[in-house]
Amino acid sequence: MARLPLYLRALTGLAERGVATVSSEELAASAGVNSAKLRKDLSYLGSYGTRGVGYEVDFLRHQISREIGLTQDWSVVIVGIGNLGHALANYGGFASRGFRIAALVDADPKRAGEEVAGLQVRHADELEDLIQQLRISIGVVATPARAAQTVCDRLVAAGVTSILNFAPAIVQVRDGVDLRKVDLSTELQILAYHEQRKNGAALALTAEQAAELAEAVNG
Amino acid sequence: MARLPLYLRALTGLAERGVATVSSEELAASAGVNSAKLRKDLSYLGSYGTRGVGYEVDFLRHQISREIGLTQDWSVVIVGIGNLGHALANYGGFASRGFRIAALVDADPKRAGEEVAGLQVRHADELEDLIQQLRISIGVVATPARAAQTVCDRLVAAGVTSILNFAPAIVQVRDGVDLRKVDLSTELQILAYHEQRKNGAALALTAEQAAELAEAVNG
DNA sequence: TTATGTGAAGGCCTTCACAGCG
DNA sequence: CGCTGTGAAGGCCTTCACATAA
Repeated sequence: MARLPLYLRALTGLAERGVATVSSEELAASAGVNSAKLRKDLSYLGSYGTRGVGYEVDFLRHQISREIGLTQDWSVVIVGIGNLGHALANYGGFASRGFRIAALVDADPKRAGEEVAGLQVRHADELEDLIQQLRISIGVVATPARAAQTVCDRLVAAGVTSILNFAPAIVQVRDGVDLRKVDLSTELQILAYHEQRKNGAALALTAEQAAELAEAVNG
Repeated sequence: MARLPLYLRALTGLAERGVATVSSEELAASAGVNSAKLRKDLSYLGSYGTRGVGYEVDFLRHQISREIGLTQDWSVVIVGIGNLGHALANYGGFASRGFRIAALVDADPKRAGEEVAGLQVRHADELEDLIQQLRISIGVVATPARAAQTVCDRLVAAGVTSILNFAPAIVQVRDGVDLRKVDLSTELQILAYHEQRKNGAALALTAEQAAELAEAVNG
């Protein structure tokens, strides 16, 4: 269930503020969802609430963590150590949530040996060995679009069954492999679509106008 | 419609390979969706196909671009020039798709003046001025979680009505403002959830095991 | 009395299957 | 004859509303 991480984060926030008990109404509000939906979601995990009272924050947190599988560590390899790969490697939110960035890999031999986020960047040739030795189960693809399919194929062949793809490419994997996609320009395009319908494109610019404004402001 | 960018990308790929005409079946395959779904989606834009033949690639590409609003440029501000902000600023996929990164803003005075991706980083105090002067309509938030709500409030107050939030925080905005969220650790958690169910956690590690392996391989 | 857990209703999106057009 | 465009069926997810338990 894709909303569990959301609830978990809301619960963590409550726990940090010392809240011990929370109602479905309150928790739903801080997660930004409907309270009935939240109750139905939680009911699939079991009856962890108390009628007339609510949910115990710490207990529920633990149950959700266990359900998601965060009571174990997962080893992750990041493939492609460009700007985005750097950002991902340095992103603090992973380690604190049960994900261990175990290896960084790049196809550029000049990058191999470079240290990023306390790890040595390895050359792409070593990908299969690293996956096996470090028992990596999750691959993060931050390569250019043209390399994405090949990288995914190699990850799958080496035994990885979960991939998070940041490359702006449509990648096919065999059944049984989970592939999630994060596409930055798609997200912006969806925003632009709504934006256009909102204000009648009042804020849309021609390329020339935009360049002029940039010149004027940025010098 | 959230799938239009996907179709657009598939069509661009076909155009680059010199394909002039494509059937719903083929296009759906390269976009990774059902062909009936694709035809229904496209039918909302108008009757742009030819029965018995298919769709003209270039023509359809233009229609979708227009529908999304990519025939105009949109000015974007990135708030928070840490690792992720850097990566976003340098990401080539934006400019080529109608998005112009017009300003970079950071709360750290030491960062102000620094040049990133050919733009000077401005101090957060200037946010409102920049939005007005550059006619910015889209804000990208790449700040730490604790700053996200304040930044979004300021963006909205200054007239921004579309926000893409990368901060791992639940942010509330008033009606009429579009807020999309990209949450890296949520994505990994969803993968972990499926991973756990797939192989009976065979690849899950305790923190100790993971550390041992890392030691052995990375030295 | 209060707030959970859950049938039932409703709405949205996907998929089927084929009429109809080129 | 082939493939689009689309009514209709089906399934999934959300929301309502209340019986039920503390």
